[in-house]
Amino acid sequence: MPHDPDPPPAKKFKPGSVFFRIDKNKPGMLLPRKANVTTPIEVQRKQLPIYQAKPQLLNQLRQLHNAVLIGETGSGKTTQIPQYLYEAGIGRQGIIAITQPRRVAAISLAGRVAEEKRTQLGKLVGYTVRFEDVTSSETKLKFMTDGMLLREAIGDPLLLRYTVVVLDEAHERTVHTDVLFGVVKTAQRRRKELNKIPLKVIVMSATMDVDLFSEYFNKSPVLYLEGRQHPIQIYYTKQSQSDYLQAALVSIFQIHQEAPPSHDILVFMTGQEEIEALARTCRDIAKHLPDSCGPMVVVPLYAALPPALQLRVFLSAPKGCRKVILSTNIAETSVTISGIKYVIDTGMVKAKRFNPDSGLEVLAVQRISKAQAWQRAGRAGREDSGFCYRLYTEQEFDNLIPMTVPEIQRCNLAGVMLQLMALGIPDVMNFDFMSKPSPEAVRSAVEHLELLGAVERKEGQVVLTALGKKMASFPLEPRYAKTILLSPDYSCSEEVLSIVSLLSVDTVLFNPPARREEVLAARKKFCTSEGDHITLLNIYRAFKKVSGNKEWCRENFVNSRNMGLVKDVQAQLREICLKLNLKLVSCGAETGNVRRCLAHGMFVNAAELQPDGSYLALDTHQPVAIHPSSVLFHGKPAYVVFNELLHTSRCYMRDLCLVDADWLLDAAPDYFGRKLHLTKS
DNA sequence: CGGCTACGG
Repeated sequence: MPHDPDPPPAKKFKPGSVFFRIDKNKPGMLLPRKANVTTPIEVQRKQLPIYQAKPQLLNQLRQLHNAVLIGETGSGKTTQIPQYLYEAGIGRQGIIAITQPRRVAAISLAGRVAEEKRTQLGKLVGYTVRFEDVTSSETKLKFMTDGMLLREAIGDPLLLRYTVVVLDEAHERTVHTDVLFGVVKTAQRRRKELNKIPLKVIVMSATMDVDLFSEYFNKSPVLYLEGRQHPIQIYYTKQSQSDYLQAALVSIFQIHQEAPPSHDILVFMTGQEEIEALARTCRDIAKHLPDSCGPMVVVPLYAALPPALQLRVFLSAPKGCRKVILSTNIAETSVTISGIKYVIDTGMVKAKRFNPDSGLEVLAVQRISKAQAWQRAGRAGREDSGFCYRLYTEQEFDNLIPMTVPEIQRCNLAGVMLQLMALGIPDVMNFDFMSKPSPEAVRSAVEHLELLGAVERKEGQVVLTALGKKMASFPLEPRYAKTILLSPDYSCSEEVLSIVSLLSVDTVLFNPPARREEVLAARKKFCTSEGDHITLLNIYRAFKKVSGNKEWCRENFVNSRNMGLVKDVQAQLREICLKLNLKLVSCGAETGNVRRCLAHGMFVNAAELQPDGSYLALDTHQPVAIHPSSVLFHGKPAYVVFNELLHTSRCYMRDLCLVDADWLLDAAPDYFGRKLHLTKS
């Protein structure tokens, strides 16, 4: 049994400030009032904090073309503002769009507002997300993912169907929201120039740091709404912790011993493995505690967890039993759990970084930002006052960066640049981003697109090629789109469509660690030395052969739900292929064609075996290794292309495909000839 | 030789 030699852990903490989410000193704040869920909808609507501000809000929003709205979740801004606008006749000539970063949010908000308007979903109020369009010609209030509005913009850059665009959760700064900022700003300006119906843009944020938003949208006024956040007592460690996992463990049991059992604990950690390991340790220790302590249920939470297990975080623990949730940052925004009294914040997160020199994204454990720390703390105060234990010192907190670096500055921009060009933006290199990505990142993305043949340079300008235009019509990363467009040349478009679809969803494979041997045995019959892509293809073919039989899926550790999504994606991609008059053919057993095609589409992600048995990425010459999840993990292929690099303990290549050196040279003779010392095998 | 933040089209 693991055991803790340290002194009582609470002694290691010192109290920090009491944290209120919203600054009470700001002028124009509204006072919160308790909601009552048993009251009728009309009354509930009037009890929302925002209701008191309705006349002033409407007065302002009627006149303004741009506004920034700050309001805590619970202020009612997302459900009420669109209704207020509609009821007041603002933007009646068109549709009011409300964008969300996540599908579930778009869907559930639309449901809620339809209920409040007492109408059937899809009539006056509707939603649009990928694979689901619940709108009609009557729809005036349209909830949608920001990615969906972006795709619509490709066909209609001026967004002429819309009179108002509400960009919600803007503080999250997803890539899609950030691109949309520029798209709506451009549309707004162009519509004015062309004397079209004006476009009103409302930016909504849950955090106070909105100067950037306001500045970017023509110094638009900022309106504040009070939410229903309760005070949270913050604690910091007295000393810096070298081992945050140990510190988390100690803190969990400290709280467990002292707090009433009905008080649930939410611990923020970085990843699946770490979470599962700590869960085991906690369960072990809990078993051996004195009876005075009471039992504990430990619930892991991360995106890769099967949905049925994810739901366990919402079940309340049996009476007298404490619930401890060990979660990734999924619980920061995507999953909201009630009853959390204590948050333990390790201060760490696994997140993407981008190296513009190599054009490669890297996933690494790193410190969170202050904004993230507040977001995490806030999860303890949703129904009542709470506590947040930060496993770092106050000084360490002070040294955190204030804001999370927007995703647009942390990712490969190839897809974004392609999309902007498809939107007809004239000078993408100097696009008006709210937070500009580095010039290197932009240049790297454009070079990437040039290599793929999606863009070319004409008179100093970067322009879209015919191929690039086709590529942009796929909801895919450019290299996947390119691979699909190449596939008829290798008579394997059916196979490539399947593979790209398989790679577009979260993994279709279950890997329960406890049943490792069984998993390996079941999977063996699909594995091939050709690599992970063909292995996935084999699994998909087998899946189709049994018509998606559930029992077969269970026996083979295949996630039937995600397989269903694969079929949806494939259907969507096939539709686009048909529109582009692409020949859909199968190569049958000739899977070498598929690998050839992948080599041509993915040559930028190639690696070469070195004499010492290690691998070097061909474009950057950085050392890389085969990820243990790959079917090629125990092999030593001379050349591979891979889907992505994952920098954890080492720089791992994930999803590998065996290729010939000749194919790579064929795909990009100049590129490899100029930059690399590819030795023919 | 050994392991997979979170979203989205």
